[in-house]
Amino acid sequence: MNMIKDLQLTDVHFYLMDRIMKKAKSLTKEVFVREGIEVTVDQWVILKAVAEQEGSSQQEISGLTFREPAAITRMLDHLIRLGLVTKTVDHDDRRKQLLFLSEEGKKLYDKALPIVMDLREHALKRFSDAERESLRTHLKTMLEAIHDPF
Amino acid sequence: MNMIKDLQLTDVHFYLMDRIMKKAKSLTKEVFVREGIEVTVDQWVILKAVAEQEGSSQQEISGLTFREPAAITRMLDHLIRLGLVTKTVDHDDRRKQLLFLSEEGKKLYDKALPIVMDLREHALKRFSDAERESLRTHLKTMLEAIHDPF
DNA sequence: CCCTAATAATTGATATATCAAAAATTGTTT
DNA sequence: AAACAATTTTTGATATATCAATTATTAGGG
Repeated sequence: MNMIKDLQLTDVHFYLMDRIMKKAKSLTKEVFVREGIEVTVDQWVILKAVAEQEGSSQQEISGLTFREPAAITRMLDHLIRLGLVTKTVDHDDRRKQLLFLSEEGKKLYDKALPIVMDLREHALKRFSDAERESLRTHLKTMLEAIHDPF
Repeated sequence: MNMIKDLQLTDVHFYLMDRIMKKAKSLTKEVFVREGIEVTVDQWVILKAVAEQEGSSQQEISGLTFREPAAITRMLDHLIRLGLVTKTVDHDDRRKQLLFLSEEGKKLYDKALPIVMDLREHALKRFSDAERESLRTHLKTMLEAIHDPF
């Protein structure tokens, strides 16, 4: 007999994460505007992925950021139009497009990264190192469990 | 001196939550399709909020789900077109629109709720009750911290 | 009571998400 | 090498997100 309770919304883990992610996103956006960093938070995520692995294909960026290839194509359209990223056909496999930061992109990256790190720290400021690790472990466990067959 | 490390992506709490939320959403979508539940996950969230507080205004649903009023307006357009929700002008304040589930909406709710509860359980199946509570507490702490002035 | 404030919902512009189908380029197999 | 299969990216259709501006209604102060 399977008796699972329907919790109050505010006690559902997914609901709490949803709120945390939404607030993190809006706060980041706010700080970016204040600091004159002219990309959306989503664009920042792609830019950071490209920065961490320059020369990646779009598929690799897709895997790194958990966004669909189709979404990557369109976000890159924007980033390229903004002059932050460049795209070059891979000569070893001309189906692939290799991605690099432009000089502008590097400048923006260097400016935004410390701010993003401060924001992470802000969200975790009430946690000891042990608690951070414990939370991380729990999240990883949950991530694995949710990938199991349902 | 403020020395914060730039973590590996896979160790960033936000990144883990992002993955969990994306996977939860796609799994829910998959199960909804399999079970013949013909709403998107986002529509489900709104439907559930209406179900929990029938007679709410759109603003109340907005507050409950952390979505912009503008987003609520559009999602309700869909839900009404699908015949799952009804909207009535509040006679005490004709600016307001009060929301109710239709009969169809109630049927869908009753069908989907146990599935959603099973999915929650699936994600937490490796956790003891104490661990669930600990994770919940940590998430709530993080949510409070992130709301502090930055 | 009238005029202005505030509030509730909507709409328009833009950005992002999914899925499915197409296009371009390999690779594999006979 | 030709044909078919697989891979990479793009594009189209649809759903959702934000913000700013607009509309409709109510509330408050002279």
